[in-house]
Amino acid sequence: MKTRRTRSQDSVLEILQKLSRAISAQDLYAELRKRDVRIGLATVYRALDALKLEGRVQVRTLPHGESLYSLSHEDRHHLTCLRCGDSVAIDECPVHELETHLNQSHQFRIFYHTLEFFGLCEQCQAEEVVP
Amino acid sequence: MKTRRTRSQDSVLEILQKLSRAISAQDLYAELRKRDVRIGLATVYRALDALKLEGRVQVRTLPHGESLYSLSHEDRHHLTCLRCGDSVAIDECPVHELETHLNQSHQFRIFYHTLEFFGLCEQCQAEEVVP
DNA sequence: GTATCTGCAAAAGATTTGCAGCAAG
DNA sequence: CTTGCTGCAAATCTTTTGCAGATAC
Repeated sequence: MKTRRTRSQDSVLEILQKLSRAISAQDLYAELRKRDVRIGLATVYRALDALKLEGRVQVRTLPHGESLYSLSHEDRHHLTCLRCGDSVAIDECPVHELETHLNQSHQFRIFYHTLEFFGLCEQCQAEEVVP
Repeated sequence: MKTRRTRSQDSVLEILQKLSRAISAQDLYAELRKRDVRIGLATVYRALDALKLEGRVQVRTLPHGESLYSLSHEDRHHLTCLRCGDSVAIDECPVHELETHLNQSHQFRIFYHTLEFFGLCEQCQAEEVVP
């Protein structure tokens, strides 16, 4: 099964470029419909899968089971509170050197990585003591 | 709502300690039933949630939507192929220093982090050229 | 023409929730 | 007692699949 460049993939890419942030498949679907693109939800998933395999789109799956899609290297890393779910983006990333190393030592072609921190935010730490 | 130390949490912890690897909630449930522990799947999820909030258990969610649970700091990082799903564990981790730094700069109490790499394994790179 | 893509509806799977009964403090 | 835990079944939500028709090459 060869994979074709399709109109739906282009639509999906266009939205991701315009938004320039991570978004769920469902929201992406809503966004497309809002702009009068006639497309099915299943097709959004299929387009995202294809783009993922090409390394053009990256995915981060939340503990809740929902996945967020974004252009490769456009998503940031996060610090997420396990209690309230609040999430803060992080700028630092000490991983690139390791990524290069792994590319060679494992014969893998790495497209991207995810790095997420989990714990309790300041407020939830306080609530834990006096519930 | 105060949280109580429960028998089900103990059962869950015991299995995690015995197995000493990441496991899904469903498999954990099966494992418990196999050992004649009378417990419901929902209770397994509730126990895991509670332990997660205490920082004793960590979670890594797969792209597929399933979550794997393990004792904190017992899970490793991985290199996962986007095509075939094969996964290789990684030993290196350049993140601890950053974690300490974030603990201070963000007033977060960090329990653990996840770091996952995605791309194509050697075999799938080959198949991509000659499908 | 033939292989691939699409939309829709149905199916699958993981996790969560409602609720009545049980158990701990 | 009163509050929190448990099991079961039902509900929820995201993602996947089946299929007939449309489309690209």
